[in-house]
Amino acid sequence: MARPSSPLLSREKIALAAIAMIDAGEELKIQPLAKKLGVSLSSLYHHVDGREGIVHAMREVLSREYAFAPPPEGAWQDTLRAGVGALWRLYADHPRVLIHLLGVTIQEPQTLRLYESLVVSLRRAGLPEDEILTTVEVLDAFAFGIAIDALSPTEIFAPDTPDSPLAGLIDDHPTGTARNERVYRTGLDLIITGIEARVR
Amino acid sequence: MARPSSPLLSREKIALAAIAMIDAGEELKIQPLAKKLGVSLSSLYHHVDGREGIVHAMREVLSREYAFAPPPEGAWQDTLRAGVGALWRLYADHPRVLIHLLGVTIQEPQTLRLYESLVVSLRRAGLPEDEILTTVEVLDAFAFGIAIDALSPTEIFAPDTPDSPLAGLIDDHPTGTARNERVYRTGLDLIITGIEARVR
DNA sequence: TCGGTTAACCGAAAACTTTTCGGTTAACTA
DNA sequence: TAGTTAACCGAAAAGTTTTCGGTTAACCGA
Repeated sequence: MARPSSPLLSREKIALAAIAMIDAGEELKIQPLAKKLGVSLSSLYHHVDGREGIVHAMREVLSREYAFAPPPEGAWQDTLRAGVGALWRLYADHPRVLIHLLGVTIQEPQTLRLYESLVVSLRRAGLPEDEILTTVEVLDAFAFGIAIDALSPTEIFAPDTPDSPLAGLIDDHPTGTARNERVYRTGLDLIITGIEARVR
Repeated sequence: MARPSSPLLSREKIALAAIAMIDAGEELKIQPLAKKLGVSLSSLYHHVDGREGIVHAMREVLSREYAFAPPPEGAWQDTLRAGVGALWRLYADHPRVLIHLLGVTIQEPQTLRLYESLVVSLRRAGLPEDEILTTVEVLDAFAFGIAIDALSPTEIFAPDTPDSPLAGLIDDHPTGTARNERVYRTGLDLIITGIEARVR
């Protein structure tokens, strides 16, 4: 095939296919990616700069997809929850992709707006100026950690003795998404309570 | 060279070299790893089962290296801090290695002991039984998230406008290890405060 | 509208990695 | 002490990514 009347590929199509591939737990490999897109593998190189370029494209797509709309005014706890929640959704929906994106400076305007809304909430809460950014990072790392936690196998703990303090607790502990959501909510509640105590 | 009088390699030597390599920010590649160990690359295959095997070896080495000695009795806050701290040290010392180890069930006895000590601390704190395991996972995800956060570039936020709420805060914010330690301590304090409020 | 340039595709070759295999010699063991 | 196993090597094989030359359609300026 020569040049088609309308392009078969685009940065975005490639990124979406790559994200789907990684979300499905597969490795990011160019050959299968091309196959899934129904093109020859060398065609990909006309749109993205190799593997590395695909990672950049994924970041672009995700930061656009998870643009944050700050909520109407309300208690600082509620706007904080909304902001952290948006972050967590992004992280939790694509934890495997996230791992490819580590160590990259945040400069997408949409994402910056999100962090700024956290700053505003914490300032309204009355947190001292020199603790605000650190607390934002706590919330970010927390959301990130919980999302990665979702990659854990169903059996996180495999106690070696039946009388382990862990053994009894595991039985009526939820698993999968339910467990993950619960850990998220519990943790966020603890942190917000901590902040409330701090500003009191 | 034929078989040497005393072996040049061992699982542990290979794992340590691999950990050093990954900690240094390089990719885990067999050829350079063999070179660093001063052997031919095919020799590695006599000790570990390929790349995958090297990952297993790294996990063995790390779980041995970070064995946890529970502290003498004290306030639950102190034993909790000790436990989470041990976890965080492991994570924070080798965040890049950790990424290779994701999604693996914890079954090393040393590591299980650590989680059990967290359970004991929280039970002593008076936390309801059905919240203990979730809270352990909150603490674990938090420590993990902060450690991964250490991989962020020095410039985490690159605000696009000078009047961004982030701009002013960034100037007197620490960077590198200092920043990471501070985020860890701040976050742990918030969570512990949250737990104290919960059990009150 | 015509001609030159660029864009999008393909197949095949090149480059790079990991893994396997056959061969050599030392250490271990019965 | 003879047979088997272990540890090494070089080279070939297998698997992936990247580049390159060729073909044709779309785009754009005169």
